[in-house]
Amino acid sequence: MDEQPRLMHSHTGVGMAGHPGLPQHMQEGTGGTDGDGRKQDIGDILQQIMTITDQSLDEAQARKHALNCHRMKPALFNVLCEIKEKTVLSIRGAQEEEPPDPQLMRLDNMLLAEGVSGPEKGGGSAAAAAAAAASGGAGADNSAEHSDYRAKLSQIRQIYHTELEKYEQACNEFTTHVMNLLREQSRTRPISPKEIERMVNIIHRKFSSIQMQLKQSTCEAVMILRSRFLDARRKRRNFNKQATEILNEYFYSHLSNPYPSEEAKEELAKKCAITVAQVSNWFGNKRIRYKKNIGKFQEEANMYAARTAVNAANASSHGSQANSPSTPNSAGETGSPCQPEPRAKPLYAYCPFCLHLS
DNA sequence: AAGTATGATTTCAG
DNA sequence: CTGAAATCATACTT
Repeated sequence: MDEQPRLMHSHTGVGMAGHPGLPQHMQEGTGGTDGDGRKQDIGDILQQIMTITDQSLDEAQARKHALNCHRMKPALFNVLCEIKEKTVLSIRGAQEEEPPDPQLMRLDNMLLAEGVSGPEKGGGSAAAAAAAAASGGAGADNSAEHSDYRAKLSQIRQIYHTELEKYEQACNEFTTHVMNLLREQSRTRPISPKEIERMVNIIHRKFSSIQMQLKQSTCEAVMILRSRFLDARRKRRNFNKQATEILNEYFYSHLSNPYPSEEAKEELAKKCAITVAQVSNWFGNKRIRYKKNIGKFQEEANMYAARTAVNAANASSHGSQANSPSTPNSAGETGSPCQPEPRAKPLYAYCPFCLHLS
């Protein structure tokens, strides 16, 4: 590694000394040794190589041709090969073996999971289904939004793919260009296939870092889209009046133990056309909010109590037993609150009706 | 527009 | 895992 500068320096040094005028070995062939003349020659060629980029294209082309035909060219080429051999050997130690970038893998996985980078359609079905399940099973009304979501997603996918293709094409073009350039140059200076390969690798890495940015921003876009369309909170709909009434009826008729069993939840869910999870949410919210401000709910409580009382009366007079879903250990506390009924999990230490009604 | 209601999510404890 | 409590984000009301 530290050899190269020295070599270059000495060459340029010789070149500088020998540059002015035409090949001097022609003129002073008798004076100096033959080695001197050869040095002159090599220096001359090197100098020409060094300055070739400063010249106009035509001039450079002509000069290049002249160089290639120069009688000393093979010798120079050999020398360069030797130097190369040394330096390449020293470089070889620092070869890359490219561990797969975890960040890139993460992005790839996500794009695949979201159906952006995977196979055409249906790729996102898993994610879509999960989202549908998460946002509540009553899917009749969100199908429109879903198609909207899918349209936007496929738009993103299309942009992603065209961009990706563009990058790929640019990368290939650039790679072949560089390879041609190197092959062309390999006539003048020694370039091993391995070096070309390495150069190609470098180019690919550069381009893949650009691709990574593309993937990153695509991921961001998908996330935004997701949160905009699929986040249930963003498209919250109140349950319909009937569902709320059913839930409230159950809640207030089981006020001392408003914890519907799994079966009761399922039944309620079916009746209200919502998911069991939504029933659980509703009861969770209801319990905490009721407890927080019982006074505020008093009117509602009275109303439902009266209603269920009427219902019960009707039911008994008709001899029918079709009632609201039952809970194992808390049935029939509707009419008379304050019954000291043993409860599995007493939430309220007192009966709200007794404390707040009168 | 501001305030309230409400369904969903998050965090935490048992 | 379930439920309490806090919080978020939207829907609805005034």
